[in-house]
Amino acid sequence: MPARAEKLSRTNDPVRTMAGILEVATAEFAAKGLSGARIDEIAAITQTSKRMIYYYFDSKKGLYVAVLEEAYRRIRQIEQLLHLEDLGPEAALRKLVGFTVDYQWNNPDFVRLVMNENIHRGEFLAQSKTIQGLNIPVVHAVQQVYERGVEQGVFRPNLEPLDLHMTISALSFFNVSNHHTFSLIFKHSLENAVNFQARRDSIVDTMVRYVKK
Amino acid sequence: MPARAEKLSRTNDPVRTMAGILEVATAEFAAKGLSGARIDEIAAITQTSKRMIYYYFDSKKGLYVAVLEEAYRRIRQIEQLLHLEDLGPEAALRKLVGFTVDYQWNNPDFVRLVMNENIHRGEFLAQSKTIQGLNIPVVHAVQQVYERGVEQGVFRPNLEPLDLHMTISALSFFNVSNHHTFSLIFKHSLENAVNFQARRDSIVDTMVRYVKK
DNA sequence: TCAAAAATGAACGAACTAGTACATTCAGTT
DNA sequence: AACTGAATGTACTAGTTCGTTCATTTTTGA
Repeated sequence: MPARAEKLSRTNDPVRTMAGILEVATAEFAAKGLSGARIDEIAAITQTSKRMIYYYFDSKKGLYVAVLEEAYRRIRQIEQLLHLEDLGPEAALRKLVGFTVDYQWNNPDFVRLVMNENIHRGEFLAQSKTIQGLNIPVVHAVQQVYERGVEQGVFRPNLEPLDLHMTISALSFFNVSNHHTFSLIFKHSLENAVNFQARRDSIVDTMVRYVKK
Repeated sequence: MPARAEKLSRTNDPVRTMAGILEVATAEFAAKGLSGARIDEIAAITQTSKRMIYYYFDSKKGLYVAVLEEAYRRIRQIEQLLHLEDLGPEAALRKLVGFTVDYQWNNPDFVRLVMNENIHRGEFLAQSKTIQGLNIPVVHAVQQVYERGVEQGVFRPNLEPLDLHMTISALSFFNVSNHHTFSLIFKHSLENAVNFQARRDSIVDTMVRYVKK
C-alpha cells in the first residue's frame, strides 16, 4: 500500500477553494445555524484550512452572509426554468404551485438558512444589497399567470399577486420548516411518498380554489 | 425615601424562582436559539443566580426542554377558550382560523421556539413525552367543525382534518416565522395594521373556499 | 430544639472557539 | 532567474461559556 506523495506540490486554485468552503459552510450553517456552526468544523471538512476561510471571507458572519447570498442566487436562478406562458391560466397556476412545493421540499438547506436568518431578525439579509433585488421575478411570475386568468375570465379580479405569492410560499415552506415537530406530534410524515403527494395536491387545490371564480 | 432593608431575610420560594428562570429563559431562547442563548445572560437578568438554574434544571438543554414544554402547555391551554359549537360551520371555521392567525401573531416567542426546535430536528421535543399528548385537541376542534359542515351539506366531503389543520398552521405560522425576510425583500410588513388585516382576511377566505362546496 | 434536607451565593476551572501572527509557497512578469 | 503579490500552512492567543466546587443559610419535621 504505497502512500502517494500527494503533498509534494500545492496547486493554487482560489476559485475552487472558495467554492469548496462555501459548499461546506452552507451545509454547516443550514444544519446548525449561525451560532451553532463551528468554523473549525467547516475547516476540518473542507480540503483547505481555517486560515483560508478568514482570508476569503473575513469573519464567521462574512462567511454566513456569503452563504446566504449564494443560496438565494441559486434558488432564484432555477425558478427561471419554468415556462408558464404556453399553458392555460389554471394549468399554469397548478404547475407554478406544484413546482414551488417540490422545490422547497427538495432544497431543505435553503429553507433552513432562511429560518435561521429570521431567527436573527433578518439582520444579515439587511446587510446584503445583492439579495434584495433578486426576488421581484418570483412575484412577477405569479402576477403574469393571475392577470392572464382574470383577462380570460377564469380567475376572480382584485386579488393581490404578492398575497398569492405569500400563500404559496407559506404552504411550501411549512412542509420543510416544521417537518420535524409536525411529524413528531401528529405521527404523520411527508417523507412518506403517499402523504407527500396528498399534501402537494391539497396545496395546489387550495390555491386554485382561492383564485378561481 | 427610606431604603427598606429587604435583604435581611431571604425567603425560600422555589416555585417563584423556577417560574422566574423559565420566563427569562423563554425570552432568551426564543430570541437567540439554543446555541445563541447564554446561561450567564439568563442568570444576570433573573433575580436569582446561575447556580439556581443548574440546581433546578440540571443543564442548558434541560432548561431548554422545560421552556419548550411550558410554551406548548400554555398555547394549548388557551386554545380551549374557543367555543365553536354555537356557531354555524362556516362562521365557526372563520373564527377558528382567524383566532389561530391572531394568536400566533401575538405569540412570536412560541413560534420562534418551534422554529428553533425544528432547526434541531425536533430532538428535544422527541425527548419530552409530555408535549406529544397535548396536541390532539387542536385537530379535534378542526374535525368537529368540518364534520358538522359536511353533515349540513355546506362543506364538501372527503377532506382530512389533519390536512386542514396543517394548512391553517402553515399560513398562520409563516406570518411570524418569515416576517423579517419577507418584509425586507418585498417591502411589505404585516406590522402595518392594514396589511395585517388584509392578510388575515385572505387566509380565512383561503380556508373557507377550500372546504366549501 | 436540633439535625437533616432544601435552597442559595461566590468563585473557579477546563474546554472550546473566533480570530491572528508569522512563515512559506505558488504563478505570472520582466 | 529574480521579483512580486496572491495564496496557503502552522501554531498560537485572548476571550468566552458551560458547568462545578465548596461553603453558607433557610426550612422542615421529629
